[in-house]
Amino acid sequence: MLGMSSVTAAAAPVDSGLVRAAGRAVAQVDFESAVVDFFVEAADLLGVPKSVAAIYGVVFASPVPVSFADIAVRVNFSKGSVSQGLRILREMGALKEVSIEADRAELFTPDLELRQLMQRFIEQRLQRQLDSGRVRLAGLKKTAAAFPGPAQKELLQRVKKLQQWHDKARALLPMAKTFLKLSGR
Amino acid sequence: MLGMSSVTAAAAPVDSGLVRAAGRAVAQVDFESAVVDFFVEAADLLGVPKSVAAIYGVVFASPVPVSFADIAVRVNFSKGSVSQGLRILREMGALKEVSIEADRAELFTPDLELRQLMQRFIEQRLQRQLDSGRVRLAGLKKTAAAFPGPAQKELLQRVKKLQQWHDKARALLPMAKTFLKLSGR
DNA sequence: CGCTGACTTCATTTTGAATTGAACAAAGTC
DNA sequence: GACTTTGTTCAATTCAAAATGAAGTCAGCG
Repeated sequence: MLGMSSVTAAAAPVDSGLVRAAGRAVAQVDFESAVVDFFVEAADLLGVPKSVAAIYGVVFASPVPVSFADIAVRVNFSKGSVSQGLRILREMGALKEVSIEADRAELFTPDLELRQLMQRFIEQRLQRQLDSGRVRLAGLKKTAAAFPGPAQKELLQRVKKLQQWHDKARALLPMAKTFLKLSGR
Repeated sequence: MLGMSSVTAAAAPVDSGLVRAAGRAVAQVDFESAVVDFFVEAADLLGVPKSVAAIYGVVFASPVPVSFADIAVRVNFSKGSVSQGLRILREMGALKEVSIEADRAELFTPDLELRQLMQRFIEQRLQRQLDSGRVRLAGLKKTAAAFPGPAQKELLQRVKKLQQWHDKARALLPMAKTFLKLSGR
């Protein structure tokens, strides 16, 4: 329980103890661990709980579709967490469900159309934030304008600056979207 | 204590109860509240604790430099939190310290060179993340290559896709930096 | 229809990050 | 040099988000 800051220590192996081996080949477990670590590390930035990232990692790391039970065993989470995590991932469109005929259990495989995932991420997390910020900034400007005395000018100035940056960020998003679209696949 | 999700409810006033009035003009308190709310809402995305965002909000909203004590009163945090928050903000270069001669107390004012703040944000939070991810991905590829059987091909494929997106994101950062630099001020 | 297996839901618990506050500097003041 | 004022540090606490697990739902089976 060394308080390892995941940001400062660049690329130090995390091994959150998340991936349980269970009579599987070493190579497979190793690979899974590494993939899970990769996604878990990105979780915070992407705005998903680490457990969800771990589940996605397990699915992503398996060459064959995995079942609910597989996941629960491998990440060693409770059924409840797995269910919850899978719901989030389905809502994000991060998984494909593969119905194997002769079996009742649903199987999961990563949706490798990462482009959509990226797009959703941008729209949900960034666009939303910026839009809400825009409304707030408009309000801010009004409030500043109601400010008495000579300080008003300074405050309006500050708000304006904020707005300029906000606008820049907003202008950047469509560019990013376009850029990421290019040379797709 | 209505569990208001700050994400879903676009631009609903948050009023975290953070800003305490204290015989100040209504306009001033109103403005401060709005500014604090603005920064607090952005806190998560920017990767700072909300308390820190609130402190910055108070400093930003004040037309005159504010003291340590001012801040503590207005956000109603403990001295410890204010001290901690100010340290973070100083490290980020978000504040300027104004030493008023005849008084012992240090005063704070926002550093309005937001450009540097943005740049630091990009470098610290995004660049770091991406760099660490790059290292991890390289490892991943190796591990995948050690994978036995016909599944190897599929896994290498997946890792490659991941890498492509990662590279795109990395390519985007310098562009963003440049873009944000343009038409500065 | 009663059972079983495969999830889902949600009230409770856990955990880890944010926050407090009391003890500790440091820098004047008288 | 005792005292006050201003701020820092860090162990202990609080609190909200995440995780659990027991009870519930639903679909197929015999």
